[in-house]
Amino acid sequence: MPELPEVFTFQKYFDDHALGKKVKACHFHRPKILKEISPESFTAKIKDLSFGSSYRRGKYLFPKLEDGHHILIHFGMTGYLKYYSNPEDAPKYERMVFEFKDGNYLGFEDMRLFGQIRYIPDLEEYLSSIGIGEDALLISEADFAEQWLKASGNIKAFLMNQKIVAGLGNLYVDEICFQTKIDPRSMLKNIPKKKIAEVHKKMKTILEYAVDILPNYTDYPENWFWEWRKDGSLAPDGKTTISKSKVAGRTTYYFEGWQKRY
DNA sequence: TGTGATGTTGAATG
DNA sequence: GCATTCAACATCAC
Repeated sequence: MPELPEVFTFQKYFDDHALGKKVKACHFHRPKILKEISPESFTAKIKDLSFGSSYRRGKYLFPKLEDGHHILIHFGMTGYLKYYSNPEDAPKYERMVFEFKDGNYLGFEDMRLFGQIRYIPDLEEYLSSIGIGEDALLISEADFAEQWLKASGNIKAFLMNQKIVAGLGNLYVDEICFQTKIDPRSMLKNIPKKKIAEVHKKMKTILEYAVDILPNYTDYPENWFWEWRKDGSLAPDGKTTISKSKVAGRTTYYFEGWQKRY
């Protein structure tokens, strides 16, 4: 689930429920999701501190502690946050939980355990160590074009690469290719330069729209990927049947022919 | 019951 | 050296 719009929503949820609250304890039901530090050390570092703000880059969420250090919450494939007051309301696949001084809890649920939590002493250093690119919602057209012109390979791999643009995942990349009518297998070097601005614009439009309406799943527009991205569906021309194959290592849906292959 | 899944990393392959 | 593919991670839904 978590691509940029979902993590954007998690950030709002985190801010609404956790900012200003003092941490009483952290409980790790599955310590595996905590990287490079023991649960005891992690807890000792943030105990009695409160969260002052949070920062998001792509799919990475960095709550900031009042002492200036950060933690990282990455949601993997199935990560989710849940705030509750009664321990009985803990989600089924909760892997760790912040217990606040005021008696409330913020649980991190992650069925498949691909998510991760880290202690980040220096945010800038961490960001550069993983080489993460600019946020997909914020990147300028000029910067996007610069990345495009120095990259190689196909457009799907390009848009999926978090070091180039941070935040897009498999579904949103398919949606961008669909809306720009570009076959995801198209090699960047063959796509006309004038398409760069269009891809950048569509990327932003799609993400901004998703961010706006995500809390209301029922409001999703009909033509979005959850409508067309499935076996047997037809392109807007009513004739082209959907194709499914692996592109850049991920299951990819596209309308061969209707989406132009450069 | 076998298959595949919205992510990331690193190794293997070409 | 580069791009691409694959396996691994752990679990569950279909």
